[in-house]
This record gives sequence, C-alpha cells and structure tokens, in this order.
Amino acid sequence: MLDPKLVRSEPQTIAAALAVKGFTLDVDKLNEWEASRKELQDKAQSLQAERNAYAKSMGKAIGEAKAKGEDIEPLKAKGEALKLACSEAETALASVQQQLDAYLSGVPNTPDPVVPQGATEDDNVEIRRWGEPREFDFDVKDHVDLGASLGLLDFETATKITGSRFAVMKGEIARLHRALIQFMLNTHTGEHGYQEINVPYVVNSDSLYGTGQLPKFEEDLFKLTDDRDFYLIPTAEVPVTNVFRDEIIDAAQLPVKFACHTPCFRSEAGSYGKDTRGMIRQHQFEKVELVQFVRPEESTETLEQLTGHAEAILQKLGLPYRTIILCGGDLGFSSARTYDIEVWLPSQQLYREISSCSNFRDFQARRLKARWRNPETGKPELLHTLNGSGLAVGRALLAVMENYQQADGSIAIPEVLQPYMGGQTAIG
RNA sequence: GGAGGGGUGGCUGAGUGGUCGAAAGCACCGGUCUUGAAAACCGGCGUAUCGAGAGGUACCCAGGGUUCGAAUCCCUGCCCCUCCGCCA
Repeated sequence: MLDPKLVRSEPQTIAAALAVKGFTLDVDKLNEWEASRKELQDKAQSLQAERNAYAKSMGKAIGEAKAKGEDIEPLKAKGEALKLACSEAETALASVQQQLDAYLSGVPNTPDPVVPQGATEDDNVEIRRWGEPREFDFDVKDHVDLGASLGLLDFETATKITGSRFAVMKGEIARLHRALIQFMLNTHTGEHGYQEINVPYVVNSDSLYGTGQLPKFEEDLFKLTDDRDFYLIPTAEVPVTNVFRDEIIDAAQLPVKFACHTPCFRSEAGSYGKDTRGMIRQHQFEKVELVQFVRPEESTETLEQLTGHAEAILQKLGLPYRTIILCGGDLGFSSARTYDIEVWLPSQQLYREISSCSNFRDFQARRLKARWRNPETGKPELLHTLNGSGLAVGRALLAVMENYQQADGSIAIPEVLQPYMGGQTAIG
C-alpha cells in the first residue's frame, strides 16, 4: 500500500508516477472520499469525546442523585442518546474509511524514476548480457524430446496423475533437479551471506494480503476448499516476507537475508494455450527464493546486489543470459523496480525469464507492518523488502538440459553440479 | 479425539465494572556522580490517526453483545500452553 498521507497531500505527483504503470488514479473520487472522511471523523470524534466525558461524570452524578433521592433515569437517558448519536457517526465513518481502504489497497506501487515508459514486455530494456550462446553442429532438441528419449522426463504420466501442466521426473533428471537446488542454496548461504529458511507451503489470507497477492490476484492462486482461508503458496516470497509481519526488529539485525527453497503453485488462469509444451509453465514448480529486509536508504543498492546473486548462479552454471529492466506496464503490482534475468534457450533461440528481482520499497512493509526501530529517531519505521528468484529450478533444469545437450542426445553435467551428482559428468 | 489453563506496551508481568492508555520490573534514551566505565540516583519512554498547535480520538488477540460506562461481564472465532489418547 502507498502512504495514504502522501496520496492525500500530493495526489497529482502520485497519479503521474502511476500513469507510467498504466494505472489511472481516480483523484476526484479520492478527494471526495477524503473530504467526507474528514468531516465524519471530526463529527464522530467530538461525539466520542462528549460521550466519554459524560460517562466519566456519571459515577459521581448517580451517587449524588441517589443520595438526594432523585430519579436517575433522566441521567441515563442522556447517556443513551449520546451513545446512539455516537454509534451512528462511527458507522458512517467506518463505511467511508472502508471504501478508501479498499480503493487504496488496490492501487499499485509507484515505479522508480528510472523505470522506462512502456505498456508491454516489448518495451523492457536490456541492460546487460553475459555469455555467448553455443553454436551447435547438430540439430538441437528441446528438453521435452531430450527428456523423453532418455526416458526420464514424462508429461503424459503427470497428466494422468493430475492433469495438464505437471511433470514427472525420474532417475538422473530428478537428481539433477535436486542437485540444482542444493547448489543454489549452498552458494547463497556460503558465498552470498543468506540464511537458509524453511517455511510452510500453505498460507492464510493475511499473509497474501501482506505481500500484495490479495485482494487483486486471487484467481492466480490455488485455494484450499477447507473453510480456514488457506492457500497454496505461489512463491516463497509470501511465507518468507511474512516472517516479519507485525514485528519491530532491532537495527542491529539488519539486513536480514533469507534463502528459501519451496515448491510454488500457480493456477495459470488466463494463460491457456501459452507455453503448453514442456516444463516452462507448470502449475507446480520449485524455486530458490532470495528475500531481504533492509534499511530504507539501502534498498536501491541491495537490489543490484541481489540481482547479482541470482546472476552468479547462471555464471557458475555457464548459462548465457541477459538482464532487463521491466518497463512500467510490465512491472508487478507491488514492485517499484524489477530486473528480469533471462536465460538462453537454444531450442527457442530466445532468452526466457528465469529470475525476477524486485524492490518493493515500503509498499509491502506498510501492508505487513514490518518495521525496525531506527536508533536515530528511536521510532519504529517501515522496512524495505526485496526479493528475487535465485533461481527458478524447473527452468534452470531445462536450460541446463538444452544448453548442455550433445549430438547423441546425452547431457553433459556442468562442473559445479558434478559434486552433487556423485562425480558423474554426463546423463545418458 | 478427551480434560483443563491462557492471549495486556520492545520484553516480562499486575490489573475482574467508572479514579486505567493501563502498576512494577527489564530494555532503551537523557542527566548527576566517575579519570573512564560499571553501580547507584533523578527524569523520560506504547502504537496509530486527526490537527498549524494546544490537544483530540482509537487501540489491552479478533468480531459481536450487555451497560449511562468494559482490559475487566457474556457469545463466537483464531492462536498458544499443560495433561491423556492417537500418530509421520
């Protein structure tokens, strides 16, 4: 959520920033609600003050009236009338406040000034490229064909077990998948200073509200039919960022850096017919996620570091990639700035997203009430939150398969993964 | 699944109808003392929101209710703890 004070005091500035994201802030409506909120709040509060003062004086007044043998009913009646007027004003205020909150919680984060203008992913801007796509002297296969001919990757069986957009991995492919997870976690904890964390894969709606998936994006989620308001996580970002919901943490603890491996579940509603082949887009996939909580003044620099941590994995794996900055129109709801890292897929002759690294500034923290105590002011202040995939494991697996395929259909194992594969150098 | 006990400020923990936004301790901040530090002593110290300010209002897990008046009484929900049973 944006700072309501800022929206109130500088609606035009905020509206202009949101326009980059393709969002139209309804300034007139906001002003109208705000005016009536102010009026009603003033009214409700003065009635409350009157009611409180009256109630306070009642104890004595009742005692005195009784001592004199007077009727105390008129005294009570006045209190009753005050109570009624008060609760009417409170109800009216609550309803305007609710409208305001509902509207504001649907307003996306403002983009950083450096975010390029643009409506779609075509307007994203490449900022760097690493590695040279390999030249093949044979016809390249995609990971589906490679996996099928090895007999270790099977989409048909997964469809039977569940339905479309699931996969079954076996043998060395399953192990390679696990090796990637181990390698990523070990690198981030051992070299990049992250603490490993393991969290629930089922979360409540408060957590989803905190990171911004709710209320706007419920259709992207798998909801449990249980009446407890539980959802499967779409990303580790949700449980891990909510670690500090409603917390005030010590300045000495900052920055907090978590690396977390989880499965992720996405309904992919609205992506029918898109990436239907293979494991690019699945209802269930695994990811190693990096999450950081930092002091506000550090978050811009932290995003650069965090993106570097994700890129380091691709470099160690020897996979060519490019890094782009998302334009306003492609930027996520909660994000102020996002870098996508795209890995080279020889079968598609394209770079495809394998990581998305974002700075949310205080947008999530405000919803989460995730704060730190600033020693300079002695006051609790909002943290900045960031996260990025480091990396999406399924996509990393297929990138390794395709980039390291050999003429005979076997797959060479990148050197850094060999220790996790019992020293094996190739599959098949 | 059965039986009990709880949820109060950054933390611990008093408080069972008005004098309570809430004792006390710890932590923290400022000061006195000290060569310095510690100790001791003095003072300050919840969050949010409205207001230029004085100040107001809300908040004692959440949501309802009783009452002129609720942290305190009643109902519902959520969460935690202890014991028994079952169990990866």
